[in-house]
Amino acid sequence: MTPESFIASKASEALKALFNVEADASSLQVQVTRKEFTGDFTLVVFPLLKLVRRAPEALGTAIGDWFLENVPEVSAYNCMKGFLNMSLSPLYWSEAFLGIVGDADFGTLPSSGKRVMVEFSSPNTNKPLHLGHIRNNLLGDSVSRILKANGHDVVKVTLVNDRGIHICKSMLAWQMRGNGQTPESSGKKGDHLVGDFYVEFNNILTEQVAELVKGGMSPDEAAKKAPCMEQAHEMLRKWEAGDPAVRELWAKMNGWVLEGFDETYKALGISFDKVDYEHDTYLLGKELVQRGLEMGVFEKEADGSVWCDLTSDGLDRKLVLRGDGTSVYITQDLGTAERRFREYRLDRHIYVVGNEQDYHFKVLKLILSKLGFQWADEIYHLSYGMVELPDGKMKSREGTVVDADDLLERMYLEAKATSEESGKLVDIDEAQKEELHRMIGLGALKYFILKVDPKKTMLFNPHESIDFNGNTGPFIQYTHARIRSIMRKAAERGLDCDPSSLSGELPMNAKEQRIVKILGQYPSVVAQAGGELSPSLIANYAYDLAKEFNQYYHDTTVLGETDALVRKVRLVLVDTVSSVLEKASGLLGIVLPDRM
RNA sequence: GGUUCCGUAGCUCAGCUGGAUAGAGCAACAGCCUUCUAAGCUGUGGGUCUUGGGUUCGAAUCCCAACGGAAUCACCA
Repeated sequence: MTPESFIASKASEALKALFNVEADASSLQVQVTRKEFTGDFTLVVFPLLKLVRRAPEALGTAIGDWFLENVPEVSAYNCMKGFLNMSLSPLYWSEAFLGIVGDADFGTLPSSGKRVMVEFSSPNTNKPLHLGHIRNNLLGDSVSRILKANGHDVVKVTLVNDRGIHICKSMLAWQMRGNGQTPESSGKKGDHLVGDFYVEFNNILTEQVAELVKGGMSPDEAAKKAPCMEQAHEMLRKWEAGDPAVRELWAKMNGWVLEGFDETYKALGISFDKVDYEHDTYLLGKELVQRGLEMGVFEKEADGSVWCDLTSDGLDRKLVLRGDGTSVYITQDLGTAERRFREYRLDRHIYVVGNEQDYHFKVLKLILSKLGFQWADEIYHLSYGMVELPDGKMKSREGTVVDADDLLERMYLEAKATSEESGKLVDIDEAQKEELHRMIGLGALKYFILKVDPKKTMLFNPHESIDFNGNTGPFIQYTHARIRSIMRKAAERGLDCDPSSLSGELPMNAKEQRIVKILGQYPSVVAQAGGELSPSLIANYAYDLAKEFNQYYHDTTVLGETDALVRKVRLVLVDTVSSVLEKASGLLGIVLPDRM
């Protein structure tokens, strides 16, 4: 039970005893007392004035007196205006602290028995990953970790978009101008090599269009009639027909890209439990279209195309099958969702996809529920905002993208420079240093992305965003490294920091109680983050805790403290802070080094 | 035009189901390393929470409208 709900339930008892008024504990407002007032938790008495006709101050005082008499955990109170600030006793904080220390699973909920699938990343195999994908990957990964901490059985899945006209474009350009280049021969990472030919295709297209326009054709028509466009469509038809030569080229180039992606995923510290490929799933959903027609949910036009009329729900008419019988994007999404819910017996399915697809997912859910699937309501689109650059949106065709691999490398180099400047870490070898610098660079990037509310558009300034001071991942990593350093020294000196012998009221000052209070909030932060699917709550919590610790650390002696019990309590507290920092950072996928 | 989302310090962002004098970081300025890591700590300056109404004891938060920005409304994925 949180202290807030404890006080609320006691306050409910107080109202009953004092005024014979029934007030449900959950309806009472208890909050953490603001820093500038004395007290730990505050009962807001304004809402009670309707139930008990008294002046706010008088009512607060009456309740406060009742607490002093009947609730031993409350040691003092003061009432300002309509705010009843209560201080909890040292014994209460001691017990709360030992409860946290003794709980190895602190902040992890027991199994819910629910299975949740999280789909994220879902890249196209025609170009390398960029900053937008990074936000997607980090969100999906972190949300999966948070759901796991909330006791759910989580299945991380990605759907690789490995077929379609965009894939054919890079294949065609490679055939035309590739001269047989491979990742090995060119020294390029596979995804970058293929991405270069995707860009090259657009160059070819631009040239051919210019040629046609010169010949008197309108630009719009030229864009459609350009030979390379027709060749690309021809290639797609051959692919669908299973043409061996096209399939072979496709398999080869996709292999290059996927190898490149694996490297990037590894560098990001991200993995999947299951990988779906679009070439396996793109035909799914056609049976559902048939079923929908029989149910009268869909209607067939004269040309054979099939539509779902959503106008009565305030949306448009939506195509679900083309006139030639081939499927569109939503067709396979319908089929994939149906298959996943059936095969995995999912309780919930979360799609981490950018907000440009809000409409698509609204339609998807609506059609599924029209098809009679109960679970349609359990589909949740975790919609996140775009990442913008100072000069506007990222556009892959114009080359104004922040490449994921480049960015990771820059973060690493920056961390290395900062680290070397600080002049610490002279005693460890180069390989360990490199690992550490990657850890810090990655921590900075992950924190920077995840601290922002997912639904908001965020701005990334390549020159200013790489920061290791202040509200950043490295600040949290640094705080942890400091604590590990203290604990190492304590061990060297043979100081006692075994919590198991502690009990009863411990010597803790106000700042230490404050830290315990913050530690105690961790489980509810995890629960809330799980409910809202928002890693930013965790990130900001971890920062607050680290900040609080640094302030405490600044004017407190731990190792040099002469009173053995006080020193031991401090050591245990400090150690506990680092373990909660580790848990919280773990939910963000941020690794905390022992030294830096 | 319809729908959805966003608008908080010069900049990047917090601000939980309405609560006390709206918070951090960056940037600027002034201090603090012989003692457990200065990637830190302390202090100063910086705000009509886009605007206007409404709801009530009380609004950055909820409702309506306006303005500004973004996304989307494809036989693309």
